[in-house]
Amino acid sequence: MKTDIHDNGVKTKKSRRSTVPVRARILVAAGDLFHRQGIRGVGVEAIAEAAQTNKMTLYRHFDSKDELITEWVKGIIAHKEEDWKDLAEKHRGDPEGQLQDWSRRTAAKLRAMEERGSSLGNAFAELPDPNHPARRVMKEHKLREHKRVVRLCRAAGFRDPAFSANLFTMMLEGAHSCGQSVGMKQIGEHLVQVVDLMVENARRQREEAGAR
Amino acid sequence: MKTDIHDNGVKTKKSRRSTVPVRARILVAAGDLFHRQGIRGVGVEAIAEAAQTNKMTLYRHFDSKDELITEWVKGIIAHKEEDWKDLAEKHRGDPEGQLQDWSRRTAAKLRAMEERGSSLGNAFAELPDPNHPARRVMKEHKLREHKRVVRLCRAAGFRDPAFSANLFTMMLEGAHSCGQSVGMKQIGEHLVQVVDLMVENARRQREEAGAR
DNA sequence: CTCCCATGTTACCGGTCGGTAACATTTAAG
DNA sequence: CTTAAATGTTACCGACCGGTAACATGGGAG
Repeated sequence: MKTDIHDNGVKTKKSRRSTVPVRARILVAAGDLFHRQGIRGVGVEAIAEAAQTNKMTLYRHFDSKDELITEWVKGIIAHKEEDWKDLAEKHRGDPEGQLQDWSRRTAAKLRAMEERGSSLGNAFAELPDPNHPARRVMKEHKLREHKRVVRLCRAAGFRDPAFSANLFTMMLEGAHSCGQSVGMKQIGEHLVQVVDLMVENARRQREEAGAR
Repeated sequence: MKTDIHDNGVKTKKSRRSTVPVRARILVAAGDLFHRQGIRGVGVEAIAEAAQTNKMTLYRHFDSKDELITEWVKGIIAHKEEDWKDLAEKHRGDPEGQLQDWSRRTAAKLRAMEERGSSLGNAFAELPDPNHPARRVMKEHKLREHKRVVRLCRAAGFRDPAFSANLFTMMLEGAHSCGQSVGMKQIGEHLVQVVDLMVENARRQREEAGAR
């Protein structure tokens, strides 16, 4: 249960019109619109309105639209990395379980997500400039995440951790992409199946090697 | 050898400034800019300049920017589906070979593509409107392509064609996505490895079933 | 109550974008 | 050469966008 939004400023901060502070409202409104209409497809005014405020207030909290984008991206990333930590605590010392559970959580999200793919994936497409701060942050996160997966695959005793990790990451990324383009149901289920297969395979190989 | 561009109008058509007709020049210029800077990130004027012409001429060949986008997308799709046909002819009656060769061709393209993912994938992210003609065309194509893969998997005698096809498509899609986000080398190679593994696995199962 | 500070309001700016009108220029065909 | 069609040139339009200035409002803390 993560309630990092409300009561962040203990009680000295803003709480005028809504119970949730402006900055947070702007971020969720922006996120919603960015995700549904695309980053470049939504203007700051529309974001302010959706957040039940106005452009001026928005610009008092964010220097520019680019910074707003970046902060939004950072929020998503922070949330995801927190999920990874929760996962690590829940399945402490069980890398296979972590990989499997992550695939299941992803499948659950996929089921809820219609037509539009991953926010980060779309953001990559919409921010081609390699120097855009949001893109840098996203790239760093993707690298960290992939390293984490490699580590998990190694800890799980996979024969070729780099290969398995690439497969894992490729499938996760591909599942989101397919959700938007091909629009397949069952993706989530099949994703889970594959990861389970990978784990079973590794386990069987380990047992055979142990029995030999 | 596909030379559907030059000499299209036999000789009655345009060949004023360049040997390649204007419309085609506009399409390749647009494609290049769309791919590198994003569809929404490039204006029609820039496209016209890159095509060594001007905005007016562009609008004499395309009713709107949206139509230009759609025609560009159609071109990519036509090219891809032609590739599939070539593949089918080259490996007639050999569905496994088709799947494997396609993964190898994809790997080759991935090696050349840096930072920026698949044009169609990015277009999906940049055109969220489900009624946009380009998006409709893309979606139809993706569905056709996936059906084709299902057919190939069935013909290859895979135990669960729907599952294998989803896996195949997911990996292809994911490979492009990863190329942009994680930026992994080896993706192509690992993609090829997985597909080869799938084929080998199916073959072994078939032999075991035959020997039983 | 009073003062302060975050927010709301309005109007505005420069720039860019998609798209068009009107006219000049080139080019190939007859 | 004449002519007609395709292309080039310039200027322009309205709409929107990101961003800012100036001022009004309102509520909470002392």
